[in-house]
Amino acid sequence: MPELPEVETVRRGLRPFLEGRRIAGVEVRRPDLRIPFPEGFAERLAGRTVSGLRRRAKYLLADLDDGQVLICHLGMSGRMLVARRGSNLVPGTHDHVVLGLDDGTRVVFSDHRRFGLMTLTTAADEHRHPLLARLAPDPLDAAFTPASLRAGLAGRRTPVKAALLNQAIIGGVGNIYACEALHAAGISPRRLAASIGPGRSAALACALREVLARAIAAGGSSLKDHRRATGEFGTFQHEFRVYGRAGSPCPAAGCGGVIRRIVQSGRSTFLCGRCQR
DNA sequence: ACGAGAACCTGTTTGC
DNA sequence: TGCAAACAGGTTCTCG
Repeated sequence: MPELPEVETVRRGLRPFLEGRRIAGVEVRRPDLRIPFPEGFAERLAGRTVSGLRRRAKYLLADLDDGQVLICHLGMSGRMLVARRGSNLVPGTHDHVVLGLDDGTRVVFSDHRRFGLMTLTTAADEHRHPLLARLAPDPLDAAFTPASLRAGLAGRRTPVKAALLNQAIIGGVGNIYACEALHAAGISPRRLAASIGPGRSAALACALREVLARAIAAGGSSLKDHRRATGEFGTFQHEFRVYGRAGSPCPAAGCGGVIRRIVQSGRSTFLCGRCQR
């Protein structure tokens, strides 16, 4: 499901329910997701208080009062749902982890494709954890600049679209927002990353920040699975200019081109061959 | 070392 | 209508 805006929407929705709450009980309903749950996972969470909920790229990180950090990734289809005290929750086949909080609220991690994960690290080890160590700053991070973007793309003999999906170059960008940002910046997704000069890099950095910020403001995009923690849908899918719009006229002012779908590294790319160079 | 493609898993949509 | 293939928001492993 989720790219940066959807994960940020989940974080904002979950934060009021989780922060300051003690985890009273943990139900883990299968041995693994994308990776196995760590040894003693439920026991290590039980009794801990959540002191904060952060996001790094597409990862949700819950800081616990004993210095542990709960790492969550939603994969393609992961969701976090909140069941208020007293609600009649019967976990379904795809509800893998249920966190019972001290006020009776339950937070359910549900993921039918199981590309998501939950694991634990500590605040001291977070920067060298294998899942997090090589994550680049995301476009909303102060460390992300046109120069840092250009440095990340420099020397890469791969299409810029593929480079944007590489989390070691830029954090948080996925297939939808890569397509949307490249269109907004007027850059062909097929252009080699190494050929992005200072001008295009500045336009692309700006487009990435802008499209992600607007998507967050809209509560993310709801295609199939994504919902806010409290159940509402995000609305940014109505603002896509190229994603999923093959055959439609290019929405760029005065362009007159038609949106096409191509496949790059096995994934759909949507572009206008006329205004994206 | 880097990049393309396959693999992971389930559900839904598309096409014959 | 029915079945099979294609496709889906991500990441990681293998192979060339």
